[in-house]
Amino acid sequence: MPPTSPTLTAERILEATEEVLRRHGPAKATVVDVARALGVSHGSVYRHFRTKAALREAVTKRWLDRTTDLLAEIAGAPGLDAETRLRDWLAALFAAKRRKAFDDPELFATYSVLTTETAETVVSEHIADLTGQLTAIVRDGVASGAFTAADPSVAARALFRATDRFHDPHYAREWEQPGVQDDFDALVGLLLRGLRARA
Amino acid sequence: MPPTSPTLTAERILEATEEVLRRHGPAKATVVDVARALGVSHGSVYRHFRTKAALREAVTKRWLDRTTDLLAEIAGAPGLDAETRLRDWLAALFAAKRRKAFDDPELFATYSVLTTETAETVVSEHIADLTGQLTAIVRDGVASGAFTAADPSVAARALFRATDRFHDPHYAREWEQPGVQDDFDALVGLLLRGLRARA
DNA sequence: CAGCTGACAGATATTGAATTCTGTCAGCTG
DNA sequence: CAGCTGACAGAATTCAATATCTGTCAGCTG
Repeated sequence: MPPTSPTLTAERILEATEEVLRRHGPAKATVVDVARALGVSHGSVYRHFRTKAALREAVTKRWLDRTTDLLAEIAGAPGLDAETRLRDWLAALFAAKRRKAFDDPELFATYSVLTTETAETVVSEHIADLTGQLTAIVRDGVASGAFTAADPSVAARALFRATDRFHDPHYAREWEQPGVQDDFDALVGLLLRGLRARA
Repeated sequence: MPPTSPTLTAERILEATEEVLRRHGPAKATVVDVARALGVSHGSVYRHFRTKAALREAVTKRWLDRTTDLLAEIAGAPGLDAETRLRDWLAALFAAKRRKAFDDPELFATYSVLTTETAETVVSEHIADLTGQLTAIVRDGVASGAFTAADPSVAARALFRATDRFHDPHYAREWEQPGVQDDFDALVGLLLRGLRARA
């Protein structure tokens, strides 16, 4: 049962934790389960993570960072005008969240729980990362004369807030309803109209 | 203890229910409590409301309608241009929710629970009412040449969605943080810019 | 006889005793 | 001696027995 043991590393613990969470769900996943999956005693897990909460936080961060990295590519895409990048970025964020929620509802529910329990540190950093990417796009747009915005970072926050419904897990159950894509397109259209510089 | 009994009416039951909910909270408020507060047997309550869920739904509707009525006055205010009414309306919605959340946190939490449990019927009607008011304002703006919008009702939905963060109870805990008013103003500014007709 | 009561069956919630889990640490092992 | 183990205390969770609540209805009352 216990798999081969090529030295116990934080990374291997995180992988095992993700697997245990997927199997048992957030309510029943225990540190002992994680240790068992790795073929070690649970004391060893505590050598790498001071508390169970810290372990869950690290796993959550990993998960959120995967989305951040994906979007960073779009934010920094070369040769595209700011408006296209902004549209693509917002669409990619929505698509990524929707895909996660649809493809593996159990795991998505698990991470929804994790993000509410770790709210303060990890999630707000994640949001800061994302609005940072948005700020870069808006700033480019202002520089190229495509957008008007007194303060790009303020505009970026406003964009992120305005689209909450399309990326906050709290609204996930609405993402499968018929008209969502139209609602999303209408909102993005309105926001871009507000951002565009006047002729 | 039992108060004077001037015939048992649905309205009196709703008042008593609200009081019981305020006292005991949503988890512990029972139909028997409501009956006791009215000095009747709980069987009598079931004469007016088929189930406990129906009673809670009716109380929730009452609560939501109070906000709807308040905003209807602004939506229909005579002699004000559409942009001012739209600004006022959105500000009034945010202010009303924030006031409720701040003045009586327990009751607000109670109704937050009620709205999630009765989600489908009552709440979606409430949202339909509100976006209906928004649609009327946008339509007026289009008619007067102040706004551009292919379909006012689509624009109204987008406006309502975009401002979710400032009226959905789910975000209530963020309404007391320092920068919220600025965030709100920035978002409304961006949305109005998007709505305004070009010169 | 319209409106109310209160006893009742089944569903739901509460309680506390027993189990399981978290986090520590003295000592084992390679 | 760095890294791991496993027994342990206190915290948290489960589970089953017990109590309370919901919804009904036959019959009482004004």
